Amino acid sequence: MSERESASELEATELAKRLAGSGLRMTSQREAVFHVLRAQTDHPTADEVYLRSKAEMPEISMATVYNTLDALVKCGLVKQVNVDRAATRYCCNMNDHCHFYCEECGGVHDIQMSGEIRDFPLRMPRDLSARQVDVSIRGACRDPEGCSRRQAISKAKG
Amino acid sequence: MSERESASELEATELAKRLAGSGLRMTSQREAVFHVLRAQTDHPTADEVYLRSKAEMPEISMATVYNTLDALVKCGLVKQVNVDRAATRYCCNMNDHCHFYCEECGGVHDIQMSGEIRDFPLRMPRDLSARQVDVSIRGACRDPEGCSRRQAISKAKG
DNA sequence: TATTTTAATTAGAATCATTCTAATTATTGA
DNA sequence: TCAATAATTAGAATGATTCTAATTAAAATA
Repeated sequence: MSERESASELEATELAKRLAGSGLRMTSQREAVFHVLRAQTDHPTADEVYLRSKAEMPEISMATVYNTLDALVKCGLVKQVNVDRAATRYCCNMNDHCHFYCEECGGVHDIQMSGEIRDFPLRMPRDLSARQVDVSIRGACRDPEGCSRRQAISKAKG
Repeated sequence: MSERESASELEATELAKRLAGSGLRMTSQREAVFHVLRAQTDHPTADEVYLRSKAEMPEISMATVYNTLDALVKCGLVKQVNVDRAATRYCCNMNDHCHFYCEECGGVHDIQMSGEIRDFPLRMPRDLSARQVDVSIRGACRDPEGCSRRQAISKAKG
């Protein structure tokens, strides 16, 4: 083994540390799910995460995917992205950013903010205290037909 | 009948106009649902709207409540508010505002903005065009126990 | 190391919000 | 009034998520 850790070793070490910080254990299932989320930044649904994780680990169950996603959210490695009435999506970009939902192609994309969301002038009543502010944008690609971001809407289940 | 219309007559007239504008008909069910939404600004779920509408109109069905809520959204009289994984909530305050979700009491409250949301500095890619920007805030009441905004979480179905 | 405790995983059932379906009723327009 | 269209209804179907009970794995302790 070389002196330097590989990217996935770093990833696993970081994951184990974060899980421990929330009193949670490191497991191979959690590593697989986290790896799936890091591999593609397309904000997959729980079901998509399940299908992709099965490729790495065929015995993994849907219940474990949900448990793991909750665990990752709990220890601050993943954010939930809620779009309308559709299935919750998951994002592992923890930088300050917001989400764009394309009503034509169904994709969810990260949008950078050039200011701090905290600076937006809100009239907060004194008896409420904010923990988190989310900005979500809905719209469309300029060329929905030829959209490179288009999501495969229907996927065969395995 | 007096020369001036009552508040509910105005409401019904306005509703009929808006529905017509989207090619939809005015019906007594739609009036009842709209009235329910106007009566309390607590962002009820579809199920809560159903229960309250039944008080005015016992034969109304859940399917009609959903259809009507969709119709009201379509003609711009009502907004959907999505909070986490929970049931969609409905809001008939169409002024520019955002939503505060209290993680302790479960309530959703309107927050005024003192600036235009459009002015928030976002780095929008050229191939995406925004139709709507939503800001949602999560947090807690300063006094969750004695919170006057607390939602009745569990309600008996009738 | 063996034992005990605790946490995580699993398959599948259950739940809940929402949508769909097919039959019926109401409304509009000719 | 009649035909065409839209809305309503009850209930079934769907889809995402959560729960349950049994099993397995990991950590803590003896």
